[in-house]
Amino acid sequence: MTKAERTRKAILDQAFELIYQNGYQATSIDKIIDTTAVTKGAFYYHFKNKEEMGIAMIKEMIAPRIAQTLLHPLQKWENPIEAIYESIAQKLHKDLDVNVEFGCPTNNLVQEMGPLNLRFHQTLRGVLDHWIKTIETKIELGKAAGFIRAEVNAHDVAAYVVLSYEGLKSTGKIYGRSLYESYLKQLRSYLESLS
Amino acid sequence: MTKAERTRKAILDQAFELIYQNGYQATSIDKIIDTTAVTKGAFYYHFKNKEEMGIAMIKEMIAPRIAQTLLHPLQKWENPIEAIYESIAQKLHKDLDVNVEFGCPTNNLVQEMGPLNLRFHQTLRGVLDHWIKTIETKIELGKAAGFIRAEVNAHDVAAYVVLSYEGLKSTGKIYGRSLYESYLKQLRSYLESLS
DNA sequence: CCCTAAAAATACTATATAGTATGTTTTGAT
DNA sequence: ATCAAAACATACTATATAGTATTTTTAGGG
Repeated sequence: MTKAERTRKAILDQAFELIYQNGYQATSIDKIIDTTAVTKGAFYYHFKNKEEMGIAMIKEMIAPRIAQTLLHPLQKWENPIEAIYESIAQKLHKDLDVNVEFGCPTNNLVQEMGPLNLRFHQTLRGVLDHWIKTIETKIELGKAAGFIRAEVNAHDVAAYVVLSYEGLKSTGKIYGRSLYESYLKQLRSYLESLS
Repeated sequence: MTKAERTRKAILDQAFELIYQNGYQATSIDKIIDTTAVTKGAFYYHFKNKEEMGIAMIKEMIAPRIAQTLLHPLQKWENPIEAIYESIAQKLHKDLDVNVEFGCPTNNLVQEMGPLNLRFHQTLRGVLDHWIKTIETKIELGKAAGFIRAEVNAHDVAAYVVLSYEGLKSTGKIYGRSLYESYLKQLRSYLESLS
C-alpha cells in the first residue's frame, strides 16, 4: 500500500468512527482531519467533496464489515434457522459493551441520510439488498432441504429479520444489553415457528 | 389559548415538522423562525435554548401523538393479539404515502440524539417505556383471559413488538410501502404463535 | 540526479449557526 | 388611563463549516 493509499484509508477510517458515533452531518471535515495527521489539501485531493467521501466510506468500510460479520458466517450452518440465529447472536455478542450505544453504522445512515440524499439512499439500499438477498437464498435452500416449511415466503422473512435487527440496534441505544437478550429470545422463537 | 401560547405552539409545530424531516441537529433555529411568523426574540423568550425546545417538543408533540395513535387504540380489542396487530396496522395504513420516507419521529431522535445527549436519552426512554409498559399490561391481561399462553414473557414480547416497529419505520425509509406489507404479515404470524 | 506529476500543506472565503444585548410593543390588572 | 411585566423585534457576536486558491513538498521513472 502506497503512502497515498494509506492517507486515503486513514481518512476513511476516521470518518467511519466519527460518523458512526456522531452522524454524517454532525461530522465536519475539519474534525476528521484534525484528529488525523491529514490536512485539508490531502482530503480534497482524495475526495471531490464530503458527499463523495461519505459514499466511498459506505462502499469501502461499511459494506465489507457487513459481509464479514453477518453474511459470511451464514454459511457455517446448513439449517437456515441456526444460520440466521447464530450469525446474529454472535455478532451481537461481539458488539456488547463496545457498540451498543452507537447502534448500527448502516442503519444510522439509512435513518439520517436516506430521506435527504439520493446517492446515500441508493448506496445504502444496495447494502441492505445484498444482506436480504443472502438470507433469502439461505431460506430457499433450507426449504429444499426440509428445514423450513414450504409455504414460508423467503423474502418476507428475510426482510423481517433484517428489519428487526435494525430495530434492535436502534432501540438498543436506549435500552442497552438487556434488550439484546430479550430480542434474541424472540428471534429464536420466531425463527422456530418457520420449521 | 392566549397569543403567547399560540406563538409557543407555532414554534413547536414547525420544529416538529422540520426535525422530523431533517433531524434535530440539521434543523436550525433560523430555519424554524424563518418559516414561521416568529422572531428570534420570541423564540428565546419561550425557550432557554435549542435543547430545551427539543425536549419540550418531545414531551408536548411526540409523546401525545404516540398516545393517541398507538396506545389508546390498543383498548379497542380485548384480545392482545388483535389489539397489537390492529393498532399497528391502522397506524401504518394512515402513514402510507405521507410519512413513509421520514420514518418515526421518536425513533429518528432516539437514533440521532440517544448517544449524544443525556436529556434526550432520558426523555425518549420515558416515551418508549410508556409504550412498552402499555403493551406489556395488555399481554398480561390477555394471559389471564386465556388469549395468550401462560409461559409467554410479556415484557420481552412487548419490547420486541416496539423494536420491530421501529425497525420497520427505519428500514422503511429505503424500501417504502412494500416493506410495510411484508412486515405486517410477519407480525401477525409472530403474534399468533403466542396463543 | 532531475524533472514532472502526484500528493499534500496553508491560507483564505462565504455562509450558516446558536446565542446575546438591547430595544420596542402588547397585555392585563389596578 | 397607567404602568409594570410579559411578549416580541432587531441587530449583533463569535464560532464553525464546506469548499477554493495557491503554494510547497514528495515520489518515482528517465
